[in-house]
Amino acid sequence: MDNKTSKLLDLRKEKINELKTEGISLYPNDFKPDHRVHEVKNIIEKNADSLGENGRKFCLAGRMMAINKMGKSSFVRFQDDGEQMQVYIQKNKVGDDVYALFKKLDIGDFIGVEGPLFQTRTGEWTLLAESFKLLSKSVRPLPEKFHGIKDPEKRYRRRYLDLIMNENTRQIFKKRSAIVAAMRRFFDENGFMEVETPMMQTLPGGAEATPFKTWHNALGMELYLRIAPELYLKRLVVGGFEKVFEINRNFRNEGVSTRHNPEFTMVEFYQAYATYEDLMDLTEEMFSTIVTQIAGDSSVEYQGLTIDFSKGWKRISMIDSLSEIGGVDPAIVNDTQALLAYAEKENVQIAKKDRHGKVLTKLFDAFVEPKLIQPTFITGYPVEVSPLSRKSESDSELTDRFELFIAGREIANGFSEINDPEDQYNRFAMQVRQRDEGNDEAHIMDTEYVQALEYGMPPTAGQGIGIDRFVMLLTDAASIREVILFPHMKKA
RNA sequence: GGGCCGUUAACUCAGUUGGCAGAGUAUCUGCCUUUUAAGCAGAGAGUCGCUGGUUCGAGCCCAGCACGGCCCA
Repeated sequence: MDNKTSKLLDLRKEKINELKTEGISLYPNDFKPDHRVHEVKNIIEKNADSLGENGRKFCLAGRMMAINKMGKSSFVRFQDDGEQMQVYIQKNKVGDDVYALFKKLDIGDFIGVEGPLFQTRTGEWTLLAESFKLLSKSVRPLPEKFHGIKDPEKRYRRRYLDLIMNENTRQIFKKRSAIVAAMRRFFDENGFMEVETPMMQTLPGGAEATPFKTWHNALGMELYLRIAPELYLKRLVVGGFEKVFEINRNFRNEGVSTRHNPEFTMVEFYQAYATYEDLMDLTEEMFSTIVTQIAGDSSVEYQGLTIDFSKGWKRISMIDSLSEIGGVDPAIVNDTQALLAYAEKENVQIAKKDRHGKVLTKLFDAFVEPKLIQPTFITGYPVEVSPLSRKSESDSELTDRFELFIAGREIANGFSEINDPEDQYNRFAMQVRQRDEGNDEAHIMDTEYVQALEYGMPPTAGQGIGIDRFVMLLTDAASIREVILFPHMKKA
């Protein structure tokens, strides 16, 4: 459909050929605007005295978004960096030839104009064109000006049209950029160093997920797109970089949904001599700082919920949350058989091989997670679902780990790291057994990583935060696709 | 993987009981020198997602497929 020749396209191509025949340059590159539209608007707001038909002149450029032709004069609304402004073109001002050229142009074309500003009858500040130039010709017609482009499929596949037509889309991605910048600033101010670790790994580790496979021709070997940077970042801590962070893509070979894109952005960070409790404090500080910078307030509206990011978030253990929030009888949370019976009664799918900790986790996912609207740290994750987390001193079945939940979804995961190489080896071995039992997402044995730990890693805590989900919260986006410029789509 | 919904002009959308394919915007022609989704007069514009089937006749009914959206797993 996109490539079939429509009548509209044919007409445009005819007009383009006419312009070419007349010797008009369709794609010149010699025009330098001296202001952007938003700068002109600032001047209008602060310094309107200097403006007027005999006042300051401006040289501006942009894409024509609407044209009102009125015989010998015309109004053109053009757009530059998302800001719109109007220009008035009069035949007797720009000359017959230029006006004739203008009449052949289309909505969507880029133009350059120069002249003073004046106010129309309704008071709108408008540039009065003394010169007018085509800067770049569009061949395809833009979507209609009033309704814009709405079809989500078209918006994602041709995001550029979405960005041209929908100011809200522009704002989401400007905000995303500001959020990531604020996060970098926060880490920088707190003494963290940004690093980059391999996206292609020989062993995909650091998370429980199915990887994408790829192949290196020259080396003749399989590689995996990383599911997490974790094991490399901790090697850096072994190497003496004691506060590191990485903001980059992870790839997980799983379903696509409003909350999952196969490639997504995470920040992971590690701090030597810190515990998971220190990281909870740091996370509260970071989120409340960023949210205040971005939203101008410590709370935001998300899908009809008011989420308050100011510090002092609830911290509760998974076991306590099951009874206190999930409504599970506290008498049965330590009794695997009773939990299994409860799960069956409540239609929670439990696999035969699942042990106590896994059962707890599944019940938590079903009954507690959806209720965690305000930022909440859940602590005390079972050892068997936490192959990289340090065992708790008080209970060897639990780990010094937390997950952060906001608006009923997981946003972050952090823990005190295992730095005992023997413990880490045994945990990997436990994962390998799970894998043998059919859990394809269980962690694989990584002896090179264990070797790194054998050289000694300081006591360390680390954390990962899903950037896309965090951005969703701050942009009130219902789907992860609204915050990823080019979300994954099937081949059209 | 399952359920529901959608796919018609460049865009946004109508399309009745199965009976000639529609509107607004955009486009084209003419008029118009302060418009504001400008206005007036006229015109052109379609592989109704794809493939089959039912029928005298299918955008509409049936089956399969593709892509997308929402929900569930």
